[in-house]
Amino acid sequence: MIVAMSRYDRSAFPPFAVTVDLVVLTVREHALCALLVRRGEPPFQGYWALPGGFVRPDEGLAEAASRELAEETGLRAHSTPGQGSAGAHLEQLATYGHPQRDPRMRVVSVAHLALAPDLPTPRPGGDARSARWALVAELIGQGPDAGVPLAFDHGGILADGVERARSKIEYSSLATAFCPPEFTVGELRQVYEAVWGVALDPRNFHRKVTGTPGFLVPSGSTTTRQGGRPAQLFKAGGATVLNPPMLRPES
Amino acid sequence: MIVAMSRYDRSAFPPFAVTVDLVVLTVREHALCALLVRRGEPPFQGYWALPGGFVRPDEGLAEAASRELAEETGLRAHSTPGQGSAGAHLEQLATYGHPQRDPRMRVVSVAHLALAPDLPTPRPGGDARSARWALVAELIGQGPDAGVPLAFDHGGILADGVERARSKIEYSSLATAFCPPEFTVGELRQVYEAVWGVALDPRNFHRKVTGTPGFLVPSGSTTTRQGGRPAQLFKAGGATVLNPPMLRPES
DNA sequence: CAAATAGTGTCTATCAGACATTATATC
DNA sequence: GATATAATGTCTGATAGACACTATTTG
Repeated sequence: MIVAMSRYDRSAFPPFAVTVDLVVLTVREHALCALLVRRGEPPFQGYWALPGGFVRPDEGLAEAASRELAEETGLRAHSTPGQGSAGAHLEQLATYGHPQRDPRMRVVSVAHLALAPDLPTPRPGGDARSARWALVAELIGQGPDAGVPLAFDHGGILADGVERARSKIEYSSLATAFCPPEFTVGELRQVYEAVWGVALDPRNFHRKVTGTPGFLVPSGSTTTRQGGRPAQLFKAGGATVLNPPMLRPES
Repeated sequence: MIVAMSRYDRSAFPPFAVTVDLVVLTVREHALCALLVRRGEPPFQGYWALPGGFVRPDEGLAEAASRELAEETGLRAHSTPGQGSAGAHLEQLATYGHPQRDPRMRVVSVAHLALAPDLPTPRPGGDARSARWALVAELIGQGPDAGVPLAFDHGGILADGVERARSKIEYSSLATAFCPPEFTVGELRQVYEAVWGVALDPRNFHRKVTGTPGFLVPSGSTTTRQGGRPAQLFKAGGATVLNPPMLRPES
């Protein structure tokens, strides 16, 4: 307990390093993708890893995550789903602190989940390291080729982040965080289909999503960028929790 | 990023202290209660606080939380809802790391949520400090008397834990963690009513809860400890997610 | 024209909520 | 008997899912 601090010499504690790691998800070409960076140094040299870094002495956890996200992607983070023009949703995911998760020292990592619209270019960060969008389906043990494992415990962190995203778009309007500021119902449906990995009935989806109060707000204009009949454009409404929720099939 | 470590001298980082804090909830006399301990030293001397303590150099986060829970309550923790005879459900809640949340030094606290059945005695832990079960309704800003604020940022942590519990019993079988190993449908209903702070229809609740597959398993015996007609006793079933979920009224 | 997507309508099985009724204990 | 709680049944409105149909674009 904290009150027992006097029993310990403060400096007797070996220092814990505290980092933030980011699970950055986006939807590219009908598939859920995660941002990975390649490690240039040991340990796990040459492995792909989640972007992340140390928390600085004077910054909070969300602040550190937001800074890392901007360094890696150029995105500005916001915690409310809505019309950030080039913004991404950012929320804390979970904290990982197994004593041996980093062979160098005791590192406690506060993982965060970021949801972003498709980015024009997966530009590498300030460093000259390489970065890429990886297919989530190939990283999680879904496909036949489970792919190369990630560095540290990042594979498990990624899995937790994907599961969080999959469940949270059910009962919140978070799926709009994957969309550009204005989007069609069809584009929003493709987000759900990519994240859940299922096919949804376009007609029932349209009825459901336009009937949920506060989810979508018509922008007034239309587009034919998907082909076919012109589709109405929407912006994210103010609602954060969906009532009734979107239901994942066969759950 | 972690790969940038070589840019920093490891010892140049001021040490982060890492603690676990516990939101321990139970239902006593039809009311949701939280375990609090009184601080005997500055800062916040005399304030009530959440139980917690430092993470030791060789233990993981869940391990530290489990150890603290045992020290404070004597309960053994398990992460799966079910028939632990004197066990409590324990899960990670969130991590709090505002730079000034502890005036002494930089402390990052990994908060955990514990759900326990009503304990025979709210015995103080190994220390001689005083501990008590406090009414959640008086701690959260629900009643007219919002009560004395808690130490540090523990008021916010408690609120987050309560909200997690309230939402999680909707779609999981976690409410059984508040019950003894064998319980009646009426006792389980009182758990929902206490956590949500609403009245539920006993007949619809009975139909709903007994119709959800895997939620409850009849133990074969009955009891009259609630008075009236003998009630069937149940144990928690193997299901962890409820389908369909229990719905909180007017949500 | 065909083909694609957008949007609306209809039908049905299921379910949540309201509420009546019967069963079995204690006082 | 009165009263409490347990357990089952009935009715109704809402809705998820299946699927027919129309609308409007491009090729």
